[in-house]
Amino acid sequence: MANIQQVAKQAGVSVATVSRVLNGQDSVSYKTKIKVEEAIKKLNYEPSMLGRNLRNSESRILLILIPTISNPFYSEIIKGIENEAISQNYNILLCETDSNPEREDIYFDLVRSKMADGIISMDPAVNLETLTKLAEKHAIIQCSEYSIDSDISYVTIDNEEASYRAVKHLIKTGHEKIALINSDEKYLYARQRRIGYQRALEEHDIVVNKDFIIHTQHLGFEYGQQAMKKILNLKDRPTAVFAVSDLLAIGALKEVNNNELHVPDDIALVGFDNIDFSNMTHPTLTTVSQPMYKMGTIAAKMLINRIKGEEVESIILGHELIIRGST
Amino acid sequence: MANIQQVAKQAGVSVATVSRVLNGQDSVSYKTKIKVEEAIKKLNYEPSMLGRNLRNSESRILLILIPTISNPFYSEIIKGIENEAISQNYNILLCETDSNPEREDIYFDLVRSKMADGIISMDPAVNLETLTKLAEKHAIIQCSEYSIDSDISYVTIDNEEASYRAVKHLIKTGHEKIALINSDEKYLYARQRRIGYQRALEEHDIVVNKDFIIHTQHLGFEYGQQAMKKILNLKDRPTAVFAVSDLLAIGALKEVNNNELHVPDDIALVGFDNIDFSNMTHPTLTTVSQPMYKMGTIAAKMLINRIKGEEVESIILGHELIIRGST
DNA sequence: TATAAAAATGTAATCGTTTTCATTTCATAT
DNA sequence: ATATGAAATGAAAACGATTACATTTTTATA
Repeated sequence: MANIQQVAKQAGVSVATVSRVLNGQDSVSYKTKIKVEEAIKKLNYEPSMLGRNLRNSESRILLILIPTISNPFYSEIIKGIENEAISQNYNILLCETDSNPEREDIYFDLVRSKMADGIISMDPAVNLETLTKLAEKHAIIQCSEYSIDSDISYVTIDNEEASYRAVKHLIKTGHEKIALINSDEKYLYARQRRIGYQRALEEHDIVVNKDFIIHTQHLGFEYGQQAMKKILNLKDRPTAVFAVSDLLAIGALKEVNNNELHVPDDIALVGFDNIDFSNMTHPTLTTVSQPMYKMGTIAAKMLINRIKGEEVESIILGHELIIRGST
Repeated sequence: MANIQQVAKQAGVSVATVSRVLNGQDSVSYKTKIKVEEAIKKLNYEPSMLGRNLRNSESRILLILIPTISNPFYSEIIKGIENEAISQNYNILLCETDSNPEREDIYFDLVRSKMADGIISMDPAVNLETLTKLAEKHAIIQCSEYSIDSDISYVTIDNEEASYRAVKHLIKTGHEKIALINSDEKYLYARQRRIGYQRALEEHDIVVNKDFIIHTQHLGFEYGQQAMKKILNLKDRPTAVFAVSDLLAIGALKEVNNNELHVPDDIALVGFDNIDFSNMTHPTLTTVSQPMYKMGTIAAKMLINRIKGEEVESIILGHELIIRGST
């Protein structure tokens, strides 16, 4: 593979001039520019990113930290990130942590060792202490899940309000016994959504029944199914269920169907995220729509600005309740 | 950020020695090794991948080319790739082409410019000519979708046989009027699956009805739904449908449900891939299971061996028909 | 035509590693 | 004590680009 020296030689100019042509600098005369371009073509030259990156002390790679790629919620955000990244000449390194701290460390090393220029963290299970320390020296943005304590900028939605509205919708449609399938409350979003749930109930003088709140270890069909199993076994069976993720809701729906019960007549169901699949279930799922793609593009924009050294403000995006067949 | 020079100075040795310690070479005496390690700790030194990569002329990055991240089929393969990659100290650059040739070109440049050490291509819509030419100088593996003409190694399943078995299963359960929802036959896998479909029918002396074969532009719920709409409108309505992707099948199922028809009584349905969702529909989906995760790990292994300069053999993995509620 | 200013180009240092080859240090045998 | 070979270390040249600064060439002006 040819290098810049050989191109310079072929064109009869210095490497500096070749570099200038490569980077579109205008202090090169038209004649030499042509000469250089011909040499490039003739030698089939492609500038090495390795050399360029070392010299420029950048990798033009953004590291995306997600718990799992299996949740379509993240896929959609990633799409947004990737499109924005590409348009600004960055690429994305996909990193699934599986909520495994060891993995996390490997990935953090990538930014420490300059293999990546910055991080978009979407992992609720991220080690905040490490992340915060890392953020002192490196560009980091939190997307969707964030932490109040650390002052790392984030883009997210108002989880409490979204949850509040979802539950209020259930109340308005006549339900009083409303269960909550929540994930582990060590995650901020889970706490916020639980608070929204309680606020809606309390506002309508409905007593919050501890037994109606089920926690799952992870997000995933199986967990939703298990949670619904527990709910159906309750003595005083709820007539509606709000799940904090479409994956959980879909698993729950499956369990209802398995028991020959009917959604929404026997049990109404609301999910969260509005993943594509939530519109394919039978019945279709009422859910809270997050602007996932937009969240991705904004996170990428924020990160790239951060990399450039700018200060960036956190952003809270809007959400929308999508009412469908399950309520 | 400290560099190797400063570490050397701090430890009172040469940079060569520091490098040796860094790379675990055994020609360093215990005493100096300790000295160096202390200096590293004290200066909080982290070796720069940029310098290392330039010197070693490698990036330790694998480029993954997928049409879209939205299809869980790919997510599962990616998991396999990533785990294998990590275990061999590689990272993965995720590249969605959206079947857009312009995008593709950007990504190909990444390997030309040494930003990536090799490519795992899963995009059926990839430009084969470019890919083949690229493969002369770079490590490339095809995963799932491949081409017979080019001699780029691949890992895949026997699509024709899998399709044959799926259709045979429908025939055995009493169906004769079997429709096929296929994707664009410009893709090899689509042609192979159509051939398997035909072989099964012909083997049972069932005439292949052209009207029963519907082609979709892409894989996605909407396309499956549309296809099923067409099928339901046929004069001589089929009693069974085989869709070449679970996404299509799930969309098709939705359409059946929308028309107050019943699966499998009115229409039996078979999908392909065995994505997680396929077990969450109502009824659950009979489908062909591909060993996606394994396919990913194998593709990664093959690519890394290829990068090391070895010749690698193509591999055809097994598949399995999962019989569930929809048939 | 001489001169100053502007434009184009070149030289060489630099980014941070790894590694070859040369040199020094150390241990062992005589 | 000395010669010898092995083990440990160091000096310096890569890898392939960018860029500050110096130099040359061109253009404009009097």
